[in-house]
Amino acid sequence: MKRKVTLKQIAKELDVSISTVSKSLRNSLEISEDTRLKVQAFAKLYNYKPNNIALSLKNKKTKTICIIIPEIIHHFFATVISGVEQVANEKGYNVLICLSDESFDKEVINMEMLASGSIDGFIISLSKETQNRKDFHHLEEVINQGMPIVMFDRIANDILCDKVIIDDQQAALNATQFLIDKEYKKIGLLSTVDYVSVGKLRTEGYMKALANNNIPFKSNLVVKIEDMTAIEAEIDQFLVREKPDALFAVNELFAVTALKLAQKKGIKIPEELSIIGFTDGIISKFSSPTITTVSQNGVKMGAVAAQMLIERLEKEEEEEEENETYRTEVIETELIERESTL
Amino acid sequence: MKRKVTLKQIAKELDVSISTVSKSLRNSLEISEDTRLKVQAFAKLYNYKPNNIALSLKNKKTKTICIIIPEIIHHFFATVISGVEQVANEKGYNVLICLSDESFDKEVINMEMLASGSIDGFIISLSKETQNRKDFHHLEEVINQGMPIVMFDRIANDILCDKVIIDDQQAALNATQFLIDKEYKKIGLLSTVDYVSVGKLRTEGYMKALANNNIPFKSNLVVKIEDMTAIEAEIDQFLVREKPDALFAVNELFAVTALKLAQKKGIKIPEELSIIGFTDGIISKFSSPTITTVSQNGVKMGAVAAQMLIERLEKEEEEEEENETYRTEVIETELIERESTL
DNA sequence: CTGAAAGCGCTTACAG
DNA sequence: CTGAAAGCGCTTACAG
Repeated sequence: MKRKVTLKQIAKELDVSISTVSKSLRNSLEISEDTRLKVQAFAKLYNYKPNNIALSLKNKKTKTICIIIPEIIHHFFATVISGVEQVANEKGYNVLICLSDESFDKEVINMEMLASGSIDGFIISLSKETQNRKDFHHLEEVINQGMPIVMFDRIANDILCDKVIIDDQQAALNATQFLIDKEYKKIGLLSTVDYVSVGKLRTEGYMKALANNNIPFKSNLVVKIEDMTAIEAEIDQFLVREKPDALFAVNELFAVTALKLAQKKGIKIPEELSIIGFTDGIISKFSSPTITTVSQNGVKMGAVAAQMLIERLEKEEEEEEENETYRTEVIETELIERESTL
Repeated sequence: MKRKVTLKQIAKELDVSISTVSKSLRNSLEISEDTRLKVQAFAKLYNYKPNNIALSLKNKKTKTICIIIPEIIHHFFATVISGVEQVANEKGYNVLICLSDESFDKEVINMEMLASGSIDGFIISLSKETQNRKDFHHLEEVINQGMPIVMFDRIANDILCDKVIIDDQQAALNATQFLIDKEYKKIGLLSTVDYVSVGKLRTEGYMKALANNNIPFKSNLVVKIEDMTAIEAEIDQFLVREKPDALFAVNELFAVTALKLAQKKGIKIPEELSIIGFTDGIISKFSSPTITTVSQNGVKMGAVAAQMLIERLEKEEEEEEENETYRTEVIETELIERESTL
């Protein structure tokens, strides 16, 4: 079992100094062509690859970025990762993916662990628990330490850093307006509890759309689901109690759950109940009927986030400027009409 | 903007040597309690965290493992990642996730990049292209270099390393037998091209089930789909041409596609056509009707793979034994009955 | 043209 | 009890 070969070994074999080997391999003109070629041939033969860890220590950068997401099961986050990967790989960066599992503690542990030299910067979407506690000290620490962060989707407004979001409120407003235009009278909202930033914004969009059309807001038409295990029960009761003729759900899981429960009751979709979801995921595409949805364009979000992070990373090198200005990019959304609406 | 504090800085501030600081922080008994506490207090104040990169260089290990998957959109791979994450985090390892995008080149580049010191070991499921070319030199190189690899799901038999698989053939046999027991006469198979190892094995299981029951195998009842963009067209033609009364699909995408195309033609499911898929993903759970499927237990596969890798990593330290023996773990599957079969 | 030395941040065997 | 030195694998300014 041959171990990894190092500069030192090559130097010894060839009876030259480590410096000479290093320079030869980097094609330095300082070294005579003769030695250079000899070293290069030898290195190739032994399949020499510089040790990344040593390089990182030397250069003070790792060419690795980390994306922290709440969970991987949501198709949306998978698409964001794709976007990040594409851009990062193109620019020669590795991508480390961490799951916070919606847990504040796991988020903190992961960040602290990696902030200690392993990576150059973070892309993160906050866990529910973090949004609930509003405790962002781990983010602040990392930023103070000089490591850039880009937040996406589930962000914290108060933290100064680059951000990539969609206009959640506007998107929800548009979806709701779409239903209003179809003259539905009882438009229900399936949302999350308010501490999830995007849930809150989407709820606001829904309310704004109603207000714009002088439709009185009725709180009994809104379900705020906290406990994921109780989704079915809550939505089921809601359907029975309110008999809505249209529904706007803030994610695709809620949308499809409502769809299936309604079908079970013999409610025809979209004839008797129209449904719009959020997130253009695999569920919306493959349910029967397919679900009309607000597309979040996760790939683009990821790509833009990676772009912003890497730009900042590479800029830092040149000018260590103190007047940091942060940008917030808003990615456009679109309503994809499918079979669950008329 | 305070930069990361190092041992050197602490040593200077406190006017002691770097060694003393290092030992104090590691609670060495060599150091007087007095100095120890002083150093520790100071380190805490300045929020000192040892630099992981330096530690890695010193220790020759990174406490990071990498999982390479063909793509992240398939729910199955997402579940495997969850399993890996859980076990790895528990044991103090970071997980790096790389996407090969089903491309041989990306797989090679990713591996070479990371094999150079960034990580301690790999968990990998091969890209289609790699399986097609049967070129595994990158895997062999990494293994020769002394870095352990665990392969899962899409494996290469000839490569000597630990493996985690399901019994694809048996699982397919069971699923087919299930349909035979229901006395279906024209059981179709939706499979991939043969170079995808799991596709081939599942096809063999299907054939074996037929043989076991003395049912003649008819090649026109089998569709081998290569081009993902032509899925719909191929399945559509097949349904029209063969009018099967039952279908076994080797993944959930094929299953749901068949289901939707059949519905469009007014074929009732499961009354006129029963469908069984493979992979207990989100699609099978949320389609209407929900799809009966072979569950692959991705979380377990990931957990076992991580377990095997870390075990080997930690064993290596103790005994540098040469008589390597590799294990292949077979994870059990089960048939989850849902609405798409009677 | 070549090489010795310093340095990235850490640990640890060894001397005192 | 404390610290100087060597070393992990590399790069590069500097001497020769």
